[in-house]
Amino acid sequence: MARTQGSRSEITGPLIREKSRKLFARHGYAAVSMRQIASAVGVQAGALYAYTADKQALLFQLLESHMQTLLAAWQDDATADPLTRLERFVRFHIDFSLDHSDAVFLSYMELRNLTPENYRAIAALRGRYEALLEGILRDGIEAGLMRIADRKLASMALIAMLTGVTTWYQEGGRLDRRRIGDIYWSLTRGAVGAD
Amino acid sequence: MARTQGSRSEITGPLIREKSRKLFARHGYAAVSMRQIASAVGVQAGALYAYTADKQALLFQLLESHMQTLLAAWQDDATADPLTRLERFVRFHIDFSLDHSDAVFLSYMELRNLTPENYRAIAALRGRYEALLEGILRDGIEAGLMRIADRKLASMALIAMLTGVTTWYQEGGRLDRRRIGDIYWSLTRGAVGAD
DNA sequence: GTCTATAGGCCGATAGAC
DNA sequence: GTCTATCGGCCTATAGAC
Repeated sequence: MARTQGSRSEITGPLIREKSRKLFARHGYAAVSMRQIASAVGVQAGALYAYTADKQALLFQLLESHMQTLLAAWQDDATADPLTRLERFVRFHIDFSLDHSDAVFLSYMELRNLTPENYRAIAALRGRYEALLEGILRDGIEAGLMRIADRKLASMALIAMLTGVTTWYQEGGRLDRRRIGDIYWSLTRGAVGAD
Repeated sequence: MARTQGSRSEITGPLIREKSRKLFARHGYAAVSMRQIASAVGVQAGALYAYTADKQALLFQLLESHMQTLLAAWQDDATADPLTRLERFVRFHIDFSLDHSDAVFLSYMELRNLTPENYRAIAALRGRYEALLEGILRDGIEAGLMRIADRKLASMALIAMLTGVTTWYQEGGRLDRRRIGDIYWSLTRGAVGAD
């Protein structure tokens, strides 16, 4: 990966994020050295510090941009039928999680390696996402379409269930994504008492 | 924690496991040094190697004994009503996960730091546990008490949902364990189509 | 923006004394 | 079983040249 000296910030910046995301997800934040990241990018370790203050800032940037991307990607239609909105959320969450499985894994697993203020920032973004699902459940209950004992707990439980798909899904496995979405939607519909 | 020289294998062994479990869960396997573990135990780093071949063996021992404890703790009654068995499983899994949250977190997060053969051993134990739930679902379906599109997927989805309780539960929080069990059982009963 | 070189420090694991 | 001391190595981050 070694290459000649030169300036290519428009390439190196995204590449640092891509390679560190993959390496952190595979081996863990603490286990990956700046030298390994630099090697994967094709620069020397010192060059990384032109893009990031330190290793911690690199991790935070990965998690923060992941959560922002997630929040931006979800487009709800609050005027639609709550069950239709919930089904869309289920399929969206599964697809997004599988499309960004490294970042999803990081966002769950490396929270403890964030400084306290960085942790609070990510937790707040996560709370916003959970609140989006909770809003759908609230509307569904009010419309008499769902029966749920505790909205907040149900939101977290459903998100944990849906995100879990990343732990076993394999491209080209027994089930394709459409079928997986069908099955999880069936489980979700039952869980919220919509049958 | 420093103490005088002496032989106390019956104390040091369990203490090493207890302290390393806690440190690994809090900071991650790779981030914790043998010196830190030794310091928490109250010995010098070299002394640890009288109990474990290396750091990897220590991690494996923690995960393996956790899975064995889990499998030994679950007592099913295959002659009972499948819905009763499922409810017992839900409450058991939540309680066990909360009682062993450090080990649960480790078992999910440090799998990638196991050598390939150690990984296979843990994955096999995990598969045995999932199969126990799958058996309950199978019996429930055959008895016409449950409606599930895919037993294997439903087992993994339910376990992910239930284990998720460890990410937000706080002792003395809004809900006590009994109430949490009620809510998750309600979600589970709906998810398996038992309403 | 990237390089080389390096500072200052911690790492896992082992040897040998007690 | 535990200690002290240490080997050889890798770590993050910075300095200064180009």
